[in-house]
Formats: sequence, C-alpha cells, structure tokens
Amino acid sequence: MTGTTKSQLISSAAILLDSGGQAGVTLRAVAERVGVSHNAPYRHFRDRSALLGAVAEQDFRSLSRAFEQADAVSDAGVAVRRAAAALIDYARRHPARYRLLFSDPGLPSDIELRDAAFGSFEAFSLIVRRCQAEGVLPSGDTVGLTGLIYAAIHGAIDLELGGRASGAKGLGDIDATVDLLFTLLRSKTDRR
Amino acid sequence: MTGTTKSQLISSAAILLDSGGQAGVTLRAVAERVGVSHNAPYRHFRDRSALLGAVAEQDFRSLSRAFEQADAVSDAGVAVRRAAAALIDYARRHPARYRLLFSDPGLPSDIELRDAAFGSFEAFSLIVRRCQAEGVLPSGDTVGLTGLIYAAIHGAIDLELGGRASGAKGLGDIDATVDLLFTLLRSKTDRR
DNA sequence: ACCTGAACACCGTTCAAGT
DNA sequence: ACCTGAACACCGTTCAAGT
Repeated sequence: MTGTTKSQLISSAAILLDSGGQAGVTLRAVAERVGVSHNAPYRHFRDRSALLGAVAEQDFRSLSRAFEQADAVSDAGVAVRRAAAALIDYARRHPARYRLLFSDPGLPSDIELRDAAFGSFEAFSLIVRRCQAEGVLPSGDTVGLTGLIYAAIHGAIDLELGGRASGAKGLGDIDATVDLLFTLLRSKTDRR
Repeated sequence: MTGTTKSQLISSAAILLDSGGQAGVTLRAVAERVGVSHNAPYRHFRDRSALLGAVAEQDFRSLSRAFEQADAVSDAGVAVRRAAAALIDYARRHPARYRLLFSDPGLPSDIELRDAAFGSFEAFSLIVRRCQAEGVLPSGDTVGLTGLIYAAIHGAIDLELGGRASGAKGLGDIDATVDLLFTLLRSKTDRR
C-alpha cells in the first residue's frame, strides 16, 4: 500500500466495500487497514460519507475512461454495446461500489462528485449520438435517449444485484434485458 | 394505533422509513412508537431485517392490487401507463420504502417475500400481455419484455431518488424517460 | 499539518428473569 | 406466549492533547 494517507484511506474503503459491502466500511476498519488511529480519517474527510464520496468520484472517472475506450471502436453499434458491457462488468465485479455510485442517496452533494457522475453520463451520450448518426439508434433528443438507455441498464443491474427477480425468466438476466433493449431500438430505427 | 403488537411494529417501521429513511428505523425507535420495550420486537421478528422484510412484503402486495386496478381499464395502452404511474407515485411518496422493496440487498430471502415480489411483477406482466395482444407493444416473449419495461422504469426512479443525474435534462426526469420508452416501443409495434 | 487516546451517545443483539 | 431490564460489543463523532 503506497501513496498519501488520504489516497490509502480511499483505496482501503474501496477494498472493504468489495469484501464486506457498505456495512463492512467502518471508519475503524478503514483506519486499521492503513495502520492509523481510528479517528485519523477525520483529518482528511469531514465524515464517513465524504470518504465514500471520494471512492465514488474515483470510480466515476474510471468509468468515464472505460466509456471513452469503448468509443474508440469504429462501429458505433458495437461501441455502445461495449460501453454497456463495461458498466455491467463493473457492477458484477464491485456490486457494493456500483450501488454506491448509482443508488446511494446518502452521498455528499459536492460539485466534484456531481461533475464526475455527469462526466461519465456525457461520455456515454457521445456514443449514443454516434449511433444516431449512423442510424443504429432512433434519432431525436440525444440526452433523453441516453437517459432511457442508462435507466434501463441501471434498472436491470440493480434488480439483479438486489436479488429481486431471480426465479423469473427474463427478470434478473441483465444481458437478456440489455440485448432486448438494443434489438427493439435498432429495429425501430431500421424502418424509419 | 390498533391491531396486534406485531402489526403495529410493522406499520411503525413503515412510518419511520417515510420520516427518517433506513437510518431512522432503529428497533428502539420502532418499539418506543408502539409503547413497548426496546427488545420486544425480537418476540415477533428474528432481527431488524426480518421486520423490514415484513414491511416490504406488505407493500409488494399493495402494489399488486394497484396493478390489478390499473388492469381494469379497458384500453390496454392506458392501463400499462396507469400501472407505471402507480409505481412512480408510490416511489415518490415513499422513497425509502421503494428502495427497500426494489434495491435493498439486505432483505431476508424467505419464500413469502419472494412470492409477494414476484406477484407484483406478474400482475404487471398481465397488462403487458394485453398490450401485446392489442398491438400497442411489440410481440414476443412477454416476461422478457416486462423485464425490460420494469427495469427501465425502476432505473429511472432509482437514478432520480439517488439524486444522481439531476442537472442533466432528460436524466432524472422520470416521466420523460417513461414516456419515451412507451413512445419508442409503440412506434416499433405500429409498423410490424 | 497530522495524529492519538479517551470519552459520549447510540445501536443491534443476547440473556436471565418475570407474568 | 409475551415482555422487561441489564449487559455486551460495536459504531460515528468530538475533544483535548501531543509532535
């Protein structure tokens, strides 16, 4: 473990989210992992939620980069599916962190976190715009369409992570739901 | 406040969810509201999550009834929009309870809760099937299509409740997202 | 500027005991 | 069968103090 105490606290919190979920991220456990007293985190973050906000900000920026990488693919229809797959993959690998970014109402509302969250949405919307230009997604308001696609993917992920819906075919199956989404949107586009 | 101690505990927990969110639902506060000692709840529920599970089960059954009422409308296209509106209305009125039902991974996995959750999904899917029969939604696997619609509505709600996405037009606007969803699905259907 | 140790109020849960 | 009071281990947060 290297870097400043602050960066170590952030990565320790991320690791604890992965291993024990939200409940596993106690300031005491985070501090112990870094080898510092149980209230040293207060020298770097206002409170527990500020520390979690820093984790979220970091991961939002990482997601933005993943979307930009997906955008480098020449076929727009493939690019948008790659971006969706990157988001799904992140959610499966780090479920507690995914929920922190996209579902947690307790995060601080500071500007930097909002910027990071909005940036990842924007990176995704650039791909959607390309798809519209190439005719693989229906034309119209790009932000609204991106919002719909984002909501559908997020909803599919969240329902599966929550454990609701397993047992019903089609529900809880993220990939099938996202596939159906793109299939329906594309078939609509083809006939315009 | 009337009824058995158990039912009073459940409704107290629901009220506390509405007023103070998940963090406001301490067993001590629930018990005090009912006028009973702080560990009396353990005579009725195994632990805190079992009590929350009882609240969720109750609300799932209430949602099922709301969907069945929507299904009583003669026009299937109107019925499905009424069902969606009922879900959105419930989420806006009881955000913490909505998240408990659809997003909380900590709920117990007992059969009764699963039945209640699945029942509400089934009630919704009956409306979707009617829409397919009347040609206002694309034909094909009903469960898969219901899963997509459910995921999109849930995602739109969850992103708004989480406070993510406000500030971007189209994101965070539940009604616009759901409108776009039905518009795109219907336009696809019309041309088959 | 950064860290520590003690302390406070709070929580879920358990247990022995009461009626 | 249902409830109570005391107790335990744990937590976020604050504060006075150290370097």
